[in-house]
Amino acid sequence: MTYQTKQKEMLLEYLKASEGNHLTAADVCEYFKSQGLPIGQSTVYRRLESLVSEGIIKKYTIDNQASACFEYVGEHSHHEGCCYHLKCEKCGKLFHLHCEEIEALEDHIGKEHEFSIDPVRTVFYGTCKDCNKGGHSHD
Amino acid sequence: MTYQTKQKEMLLEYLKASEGNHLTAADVCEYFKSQGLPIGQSTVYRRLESLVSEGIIKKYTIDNQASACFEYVGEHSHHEGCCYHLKCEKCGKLFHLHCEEIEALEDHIGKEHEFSIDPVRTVFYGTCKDCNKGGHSHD
DNA sequence: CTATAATTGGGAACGATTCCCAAATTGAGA
DNA sequence: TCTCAATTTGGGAATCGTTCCCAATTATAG
Repeated sequence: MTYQTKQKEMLLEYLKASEGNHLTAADVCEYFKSQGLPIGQSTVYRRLESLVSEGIIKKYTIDNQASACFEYVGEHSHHEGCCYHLKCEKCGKLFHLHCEEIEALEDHIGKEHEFSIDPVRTVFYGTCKDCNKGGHSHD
Repeated sequence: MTYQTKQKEMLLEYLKASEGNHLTAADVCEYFKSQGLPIGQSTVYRRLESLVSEGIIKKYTIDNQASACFEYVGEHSHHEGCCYHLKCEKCGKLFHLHCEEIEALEDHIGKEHEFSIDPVRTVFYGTCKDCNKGGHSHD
């Protein structure tokens, strides 16, 4: 049996409100602490992990980043090609990309090369618009 | 100025000989220790990291595995329609993919989404042919 | 309200990686 | 060849993210 607690509730609410962002466990802890409503880190990790296995949030690890990121996907995650990630190697920013052409490619690779791509895990590395302009870089 | 040392030499030689495998820093340390030619772990991490930035090896983080994997790719990367990499999350194998459609996508993302992809760094994660067959569920 | 099963949270434990710095090694020049 | 400064090494401590342990707390049923 599962009990409903305010920690569970607050956490889910926060994640839902942060839809579109990628948060680390530390971000989550920090947020609640800053609100004066700290949630123990054990609890944060535990809840995050179970939400992942319930399919409510996604967990992914971006290369050369130490900690895992979590992202709310909710219950509407049934239509494929959720979204890909673009990571700028210069400024370090992470972008979300919804693009039919990638989905077509995913299909092509699945059929012609017999490899099923995992969109959540795959990250395209490169250089973003701003950094391409010969702009400055920051981390 | 850089000095040539036998640690650098042995390490590169070993990595080159292991082309196609994915090795963790611990694997590398263990290998040299087992050969009676131990290399300090600080050195292993340091060398590995610089070889990555020279583009001679690649660094990956597989699935929910704690430690990073390294793999020799050599010096052939920077020119011509170089190949992309597909990494199977189940068996860990790395596949090379020569595919015009990806190049077209690269072009599309460059033009339409204003992001220039770096083919050398980008890795598609997913499930390979073999693991798909023998494997289990699927959504 | 009570009993008890689930949940929480602090801190210790852990594994991977980075940092620090003294000792060893390299390579250039005398 | 020998000397010396700059570079590299390696052992161990420190750090970081995450998991584990377990006593205290909380949620729900009766």
